[in-house]
Amino acid sequence: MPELPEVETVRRGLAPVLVGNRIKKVETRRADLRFPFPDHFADRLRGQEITALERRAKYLIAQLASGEDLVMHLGMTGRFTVAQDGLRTTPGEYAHPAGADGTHDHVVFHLSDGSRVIYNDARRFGFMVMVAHDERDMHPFLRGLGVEPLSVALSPDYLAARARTKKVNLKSFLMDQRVVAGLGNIYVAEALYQAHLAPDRAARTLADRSGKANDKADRLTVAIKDVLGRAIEARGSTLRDYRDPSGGSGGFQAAFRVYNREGEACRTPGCSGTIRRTVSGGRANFHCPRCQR
DNA sequence: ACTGTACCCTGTAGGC
DNA sequence: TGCCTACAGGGTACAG
Repeated sequence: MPELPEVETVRRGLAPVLVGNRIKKVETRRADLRFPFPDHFADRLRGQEITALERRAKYLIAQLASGEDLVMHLGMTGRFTVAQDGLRTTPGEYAHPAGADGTHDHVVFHLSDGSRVIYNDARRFGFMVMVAHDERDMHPFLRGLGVEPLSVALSPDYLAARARTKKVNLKSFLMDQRVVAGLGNIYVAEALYQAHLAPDRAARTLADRSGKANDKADRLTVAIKDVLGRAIEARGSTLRDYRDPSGGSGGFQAAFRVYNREGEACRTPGCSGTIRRTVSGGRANFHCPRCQR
């Protein structure tokens, strides 16, 4: 479910609740998510003040006063809700109804101000690990990650350099977290559309013969940053239109140009194409065969 | 070293 | 209504 814009929205929603607060108690309601919880998970969290809440790629990272970091990934269906005075709200506001009654609530963080932060994850593809802050960048889950797409590190030259020797298509290239960290199926589709590039084009065509970035790399860089920026502004995308008791949902799905629009008309001015759905690597691609080349 | 496929798990939507 | 299948925003572990 959550790609970079959704995780960033969750971070912004949770930060005011967590940062400066102290963890009074942690309940784990099963032994594992995707992986077993870290050894002595609850003990290592109990009593800790949360000093910062960061995002790296699709990971949420809570810094603790103990010097450890709690690193969390939401997988496909993970989401956090905040319970205060009996009311549950979803920071990020892209929740869907399943689990609203408490099924699949796997972790409950009890905070010293009386609020609770609840992790719910129907498919349990999410996971939580702990690592010393100083060693965070060497952790197996984090060390191989590529550049943050909204940072200056994502540039046409970077894309061309990484793509130059690759045999994969552009879609797979951009989905690879070791190249660009945080893109997923939705935003790759939207960025490729905005850059007028076909998902099945060879990734290496972002570089010219001498290996330098070309105009395609330029367009793609701009498109990625623009799509992600607008999606964060819209508080991410909600595919199942649910509103939690206190908030709205993400709004970027209204701005989709290709994702989930199979058979519909292309929205590029002057283009008479129809959005097509194809499959590669077991995942759906959406693109306009007419204006994406 | 790369690339493609199977798999992890549950809920939902659509065809019959 | 029920049953069955396909599919879903994530990533990993293999085999080739």
